[in-house]
Amino acid sequence: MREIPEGRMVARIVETEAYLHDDPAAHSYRGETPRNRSLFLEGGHAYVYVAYGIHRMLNVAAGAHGVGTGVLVRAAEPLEGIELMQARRRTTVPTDLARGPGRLAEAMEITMALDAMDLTRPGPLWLGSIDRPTGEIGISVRIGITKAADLPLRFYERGSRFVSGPRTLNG
DNA sequence: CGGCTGATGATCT
DNA sequence: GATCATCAGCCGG
Repeated sequence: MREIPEGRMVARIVETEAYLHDDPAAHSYRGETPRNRSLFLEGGHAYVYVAYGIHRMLNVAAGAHGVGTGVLVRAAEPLEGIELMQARRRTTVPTDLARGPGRLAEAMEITMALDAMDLTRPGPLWLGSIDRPTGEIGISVRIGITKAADLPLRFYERGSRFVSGPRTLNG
């Protein structure tokens, strides 16, 4: 759920990746720094960072305070406030709105101001639940990394057209 | 659909 | 100076 002055956006998460505390691919692997600080917060807090100088990535810290582990939110199915997402993404193609972490962040206006925010309570950005059945969950290796690239830590809803990645990974 | 490449900036070496 | 949890645009099949 995302609240901005212009209105409310709701999207259903359909793809995530886990980054573990002892995971060479995780930003927390070499210890806490100013950038990855919020990844070490209590589970449920946001970790937002800039990738490739352009895209913001939304993560949710997932461990106890002091443990650097979290979940990257990679894709979501737009449900409400779709016209707000279309305006931010400058396209009306449904699968181009939040399919991929950079697109998702742009569509829902995820800014660095949201870093370290508690997502378990209603606010500008938070995690709610939706009265809708969850599909079958597929598992694959993570996308776009070179370290620990063989671990099965990506999770997605099978059959959803809002999931990113090559089709061969989404069977 | 798959493959390639430039953009662009924070972070680390 | 290199790396990088990405994407848009362009090309060929």
